[in-house]
Amino acid sequence: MSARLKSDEAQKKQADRGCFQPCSIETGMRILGGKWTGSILWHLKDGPVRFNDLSRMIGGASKKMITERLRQLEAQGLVDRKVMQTSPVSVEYSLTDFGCSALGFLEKLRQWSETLPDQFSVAD
Amino acid sequence: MSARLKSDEAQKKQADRGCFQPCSIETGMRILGGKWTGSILWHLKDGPVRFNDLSRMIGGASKKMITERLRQLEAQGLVDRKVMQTSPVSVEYSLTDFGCSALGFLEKLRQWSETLPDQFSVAD
DNA sequence: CGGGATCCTCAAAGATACTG
DNA sequence: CAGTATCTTTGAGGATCCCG
Repeated sequence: MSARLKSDEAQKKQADRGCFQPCSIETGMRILGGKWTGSILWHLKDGPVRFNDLSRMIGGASKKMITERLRQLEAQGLVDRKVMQTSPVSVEYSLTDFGCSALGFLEKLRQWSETLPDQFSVAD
Repeated sequence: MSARLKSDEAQKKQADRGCFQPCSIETGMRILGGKWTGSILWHLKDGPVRFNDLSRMIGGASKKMITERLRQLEAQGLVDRKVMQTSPVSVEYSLTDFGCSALGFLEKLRQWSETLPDQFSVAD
């Protein structure tokens, strides 16, 4: 993977768009900012996980949400989906290299969250 | 306010799911996961910024959203608000120590976002 | 300048039921 | 087991006007 510098054209486009480059933070949050997105990726960090296991790990999310986020992450290349032709079928989800590249960020988030006073985990 | 009441059944189910401790990722995202939250904090990292300057830095966000997030972050102790009695008044926002503690996470997010192919910054 | 007050929209999320 | 298919809700976010 080559280091990618922003082309002059890209910079110009951004400037044209209004000088406000949507900062990297915004871009990143658009991808990882879903309510369950981070949790899903995080629970895949130790290797492939099957759908229902994942669903159980993330207690608050409906299967529908798990599926939707998973599909999006797959389309974006962060997650790999592997169908095992057992009976009944089992499906394993795992992180791609790209997906793994987001783990550093998630680890930082986890660390930060651990320092939070209890009030935050309850309500705010 | 018509069918506002959740059925007992539904509440029970929710409670049941609540037994799964929401992982740290979820907690963190609830606080920092707003569409503009990260951007706001990030733009405060180099020192106090006045409201309208902040508003200008974050091109896509309405003043209402800036205000709302700022108020929330203030209530949560991440941001400090200082009113200068000039005329007309000017208001400076800055990060508290607690707010600064989130910068590591934001920096990781920024780094990760920089590695993204262009398609992500345009649309996805 | 730094907001507040209103009204509105729409995508994300949730509930529920069903299926190959 | 691993999802679909619908329907409903909600609330974050946006648009607009106003104010001291």
